[in-house]
Amino acid sequence: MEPSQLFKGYNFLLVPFLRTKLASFRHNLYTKNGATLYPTINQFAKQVKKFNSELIPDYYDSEEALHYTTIIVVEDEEKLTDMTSLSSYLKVPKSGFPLDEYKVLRLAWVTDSLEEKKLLPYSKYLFSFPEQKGKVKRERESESLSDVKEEKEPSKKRKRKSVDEEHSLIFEKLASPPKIEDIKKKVLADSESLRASTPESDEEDLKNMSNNELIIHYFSQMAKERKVEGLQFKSLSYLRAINAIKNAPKEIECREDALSIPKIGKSLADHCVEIIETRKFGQLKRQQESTEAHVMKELQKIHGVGAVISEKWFNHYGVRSIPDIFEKVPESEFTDAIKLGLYYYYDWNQKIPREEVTAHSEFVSDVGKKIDPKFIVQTVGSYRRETKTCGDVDFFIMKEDCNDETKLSQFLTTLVKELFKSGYLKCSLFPAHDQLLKFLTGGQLTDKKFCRRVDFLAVKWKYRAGALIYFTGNDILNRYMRTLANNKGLRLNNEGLFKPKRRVIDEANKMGIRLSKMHFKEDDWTLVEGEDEEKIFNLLGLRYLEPKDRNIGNLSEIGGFRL
DNA sequence: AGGCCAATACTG
DNA sequence: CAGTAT
DNA sequence: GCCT
Repeated sequence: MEPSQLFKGYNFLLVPFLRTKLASFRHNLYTKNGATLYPTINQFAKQVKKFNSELIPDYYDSEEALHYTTIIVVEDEEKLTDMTSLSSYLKVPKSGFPLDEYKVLRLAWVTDSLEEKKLLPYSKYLFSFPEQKGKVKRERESESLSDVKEEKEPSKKRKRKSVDEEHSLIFEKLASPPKIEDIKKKVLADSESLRASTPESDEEDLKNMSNNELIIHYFSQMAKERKVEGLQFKSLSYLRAINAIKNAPKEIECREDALSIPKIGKSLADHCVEIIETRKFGQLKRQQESTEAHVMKELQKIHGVGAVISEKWFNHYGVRSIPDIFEKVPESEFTDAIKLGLYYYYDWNQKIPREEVTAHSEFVSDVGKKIDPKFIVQTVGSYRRETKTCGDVDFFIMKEDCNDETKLSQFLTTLVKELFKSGYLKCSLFPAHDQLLKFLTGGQLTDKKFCRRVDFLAVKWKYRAGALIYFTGNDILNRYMRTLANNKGLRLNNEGLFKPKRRVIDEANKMGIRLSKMHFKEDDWTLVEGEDEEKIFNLLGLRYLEPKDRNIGNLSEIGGFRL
């Protein structure tokens, strides 16, 4: 195995420190992968004192770093019966040593990590002393040296949860949703105010609209209706028609005019005629007035509830309002995300004033600076597009020249932890993982009324532009740019712009399929550009768009380019 | 008949 | 895998 | 719902 430096910066306290041939072989392997081994506390402490700075990654304060990267590895589990035996193997000095502040892991953590070529979460490998009372006997109790190699139950189910216990405690708290009773109470209290502030359109100036304007007006509403129904491609057709009408040379006066416009077929042409002649759109009105559409729209405002679930709740359980949910839908239908979506139903459906997002940014980036000023915390999303209000707050985390996922993830982990401790973070929409690069949460400033949706994303330096484009949006621009890339035989994703390698082109040809249909495998594609937004735009044949110019409503607003 | 305004992550 | 999210 |  080549030295991966997987354990760089890690200190292993080995108990007992075996000196068999096999053990020496393993020790050698660990060292080659960057770990530093210690048989006793004495040597460890001495070394720590001497090389303090080197042992500590720069993104942690010293104590934390030590606790995170120093682990006690149990080499022979049968020799360890209790804390006393552990201390004696490590020759804990009379002055004492806070052994319990370090994780005690089974040897399997090291071997599994090596095998998977990544640092696995500690949680699955925590060693516990055999309970004298035989009370909490864990299934994988006495695992001795001979069998560390085979069976990998944890590696199958691995990938969960994070690192050190304090963190997992925090994350556990963050991730556990409120109790149904509390959700219900808050929703019922909030539902009044939300209903009160439901704005509706002013039907009066419809008369002053030209034919085309009126058609666009109705079609865009219809697009929304179809989308709520889960008919995303019908919805798409309306949007495309709108785009085509905007580019049409003249007013639509009759059916033929309409049919002459691309993207308008028989059905939409009929709608046009109706709208021109009656100034109304019956199908839209019926749709909008149906309770089903109304209820489905309300339900889909719950984070975690989309077209399918809302339809089920409406038809199968007969839900007709938000409070209805608690009466009719069995609790088993609520995922943790939905519970949070319900709890924060009111909060999360409020627009966030730009000034408040600024305040969030300052708060979070201050906390980040205290952890390590070299990390950049940038606010992206609609805020970067300079919109007056935002739906959520998106934070981007990176560090100059840093492409090390572990470092990024450790920074993000610390950041999240601090933000939680400060009371800012209220919840998370999924549990934290070992490599925490993305985190979706709710955050609230102490002087503000609402909890907001807050997202964190840590990105490698070399992919920052690709990621930045993606998370700056808007979504329409993203999809447009990706289509553009596909049409050029390229591929745009959240890392950057890629071109296919020779053999992928050949393979696609052989199979007679389009390149864009080829499954994306890192090895098959070469990164063309991931660091410079402008270059990505230009490579796609677009002029660079300032973030504020990326609030496009449809494709026609991108100057001078058409598919 | 089947793609289209994408590509990818996470839950259950 | 389907559903929802980004 | 349009287009190929």
